[in-house]
Amino acid sequence: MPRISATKQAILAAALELGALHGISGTTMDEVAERAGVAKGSVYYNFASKDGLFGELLTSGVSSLSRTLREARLSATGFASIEAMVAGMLTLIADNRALAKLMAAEIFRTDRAWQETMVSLRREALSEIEAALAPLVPRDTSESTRLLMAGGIFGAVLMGGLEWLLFSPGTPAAEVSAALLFTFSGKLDAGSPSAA
Amino acid sequence: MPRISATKQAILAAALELGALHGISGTTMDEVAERAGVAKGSVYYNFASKDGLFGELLTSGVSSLSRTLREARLSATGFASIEAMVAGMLTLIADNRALAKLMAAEIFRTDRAWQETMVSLRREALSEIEAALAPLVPRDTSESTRLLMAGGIFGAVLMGGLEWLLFSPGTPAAEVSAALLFTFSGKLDAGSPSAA
DNA sequence: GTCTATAATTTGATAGAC
DNA sequence: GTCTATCAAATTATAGAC
Repeated sequence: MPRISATKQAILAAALELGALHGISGTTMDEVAERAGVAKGSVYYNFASKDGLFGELLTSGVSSLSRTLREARLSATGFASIEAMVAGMLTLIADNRALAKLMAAEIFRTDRAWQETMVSLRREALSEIEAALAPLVPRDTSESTRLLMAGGIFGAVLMGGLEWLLFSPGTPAAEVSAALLFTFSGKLDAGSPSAA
Repeated sequence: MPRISATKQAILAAALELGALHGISGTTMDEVAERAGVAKGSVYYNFASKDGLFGELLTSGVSSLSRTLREARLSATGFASIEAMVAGMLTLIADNRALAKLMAAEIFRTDRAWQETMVSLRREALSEIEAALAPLVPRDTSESTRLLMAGGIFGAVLMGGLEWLLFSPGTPAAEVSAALLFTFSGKLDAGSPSAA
């Protein structure tokens, strides 16, 4: 594994923050260079193109998401593994909110150079959730339906997590996790708990 | 209410489709004009700027989302009103997938000229879900927690809906709705249904 | 490896004829 | 109201010195 140079790391970090702020198309290579504290020539020395830079950023981000989900899934069984995945994802989002914002904005884009890589990596991440779901849903549920459910859970945590960080960052992580899990607990559909 | 001219409508439609495809920053006014079948001068005759064009598109889109959610909420009580909102949102997404994609990509952007309008309109939409949630959660649940839950439900339907349209468009809408609602039904957390 | 300077294009926006 | 022509600025990418 070749070590990533300090320059390359600074460029990636700058691109991530700016991309989260303005989107990929809205971020310029001049800005990236300036924020990274290097000249633009150095950016192009390290990355072949703007697409190459952001492609690397996003694919490595989705990979780390998959790893997190996989570890969480294997750490428990049954519904507890869903709980672990929600908590793991929220931690990841909180620790790297720029990446979360960037991913939320770009995950459904289908016109990038690295589109196919992203589609397959996203599928990989959703498959982790789907695998945890498989023993919890009726046996005749099709794989595509389970993937739909997985997409829903993923979307819930991502949007809930961003809502949290952007609009009520004071809330403790555990409370956010509990709130999201509450919606999956079925207690919403159990009469009127507020009267209890 | 002034009627919207055919030209203006064509421009809005073109901007919506291109924006869904390439994002707002990735869409050029030249492309918009070409796709709308008018000259660029006509685009600027109808809209003061690119920001004005997309701002109008997004704010009207979020408004119609709020309306749909409100109607769905009032059409039922208890958990059934959540079910109605999920179904209503999915219909909206299916009928206007370009708008759904555009919204998913831009809803967390915080650097636009119309940022404040969007934030308040989004809050309005989430408040509809939050209102339906209020009688279903423990009485001591704070408003910000309920909004977090609302964000989660919103995210689940949006991402699940896009997953549906992009990757398994053959699935009937009712099945998608049922799959997403299943995750909120608590049946995930009820032992191992696959063994039943 | 990093920098400065610059080429080649693209892009938002405007002017003014019709 | 719509078009053509055009400007001024921005933007991706490269060349070549150090």
